[in-house]
Amino acid sequence: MSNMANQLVSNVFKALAHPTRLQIIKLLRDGELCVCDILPNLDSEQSNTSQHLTILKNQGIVESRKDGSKVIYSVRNREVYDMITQAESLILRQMEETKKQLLK
Amino acid sequence: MSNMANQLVSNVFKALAHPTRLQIIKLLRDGELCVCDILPNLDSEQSNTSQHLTILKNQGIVESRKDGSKVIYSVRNREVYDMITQAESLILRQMEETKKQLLK
DNA sequence: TTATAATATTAGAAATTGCTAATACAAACA
DNA sequence: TGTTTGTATTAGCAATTTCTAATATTATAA
Repeated sequence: MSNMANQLVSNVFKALAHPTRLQIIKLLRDGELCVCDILPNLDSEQSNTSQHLTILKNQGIVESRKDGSKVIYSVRNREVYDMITQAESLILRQMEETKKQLLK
Repeated sequence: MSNMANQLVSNVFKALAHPTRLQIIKLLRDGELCVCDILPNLDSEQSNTSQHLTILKNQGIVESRKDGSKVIYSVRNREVYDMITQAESLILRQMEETKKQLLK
C-alpha cells in the first residue's frame, strides 16, 4: 500500500498513543459525555484535556455536538474499541511468551 | 482498566505510529527478512532504519536473530496485522461517512 | 592480518508533542 | 446588563521523537 496510506494509518495510531486520550475513549464507552463529566475523571488540566479532545476529534475518533453551554463528546466509530482490545491482547500474549522464556 | 495498562497500550500504539515502521511491518508480512533486504525498500537512512527496528523490537512487535553477519527480523505476533487492518478500515469508514456528509 | 560488508550505537540538531497558565468566547443566569 | 459556568484557544516552555552524520562493532573475505 502507498506511503500516503501509511501516513494516514500512523496518524490514527498517533492519536491513540497517549494514556489520557485512551482514558477519554474508555470513558465514552458507555455513551456520550459532556466535557464537564469527562474532566473530573482525568488528572489533566481543563485546557490540556480540551487539547486532547481536539486531537481525537481531528483524527475522527470522536465527534461533538453542543447542548446549551455544554459540549457533548462521543466515539464516532466503535471499531476503536476493537483496536484497543487488540493492543491489550497483544501485550498479554507477549507477557505470556516472555514469562515462558524466563521459566526455561 | 488501570493507568499503567493505558501506558502500555499507548506504548504499543506509539511504536506503530510512524510511516516507516508501518512499512517495515508490511515488508515482513510474508516472512522474515534481513536488514539488508529491508533497507532498499525504504527511503530512510541505514542508521535511521536501524533505530526504527530497535523501537519495534523494544515494543516486542518484531524479533531478530543473527545469521552470520546478517540480522534477520520477523514479526513476533501476527496480531499486529489485524490492528493495522482495523486502522485502515476505520479510515475508510470515516471517509465514506465524510463523503455522505458532503453530498447532503 | 587487513579489508570489506552488515548492522548498531552515539551525539547533537531539528521537528514535533505535551503541558501550564493565561485569556477568550459563548451560553445561561441573576 | 453583569456574572458565572463550560469550553476552547493561545503562547511559550519542557519533554520527547526523529533525523543525520559520524563512529563502533562484528563477522566474513581476501
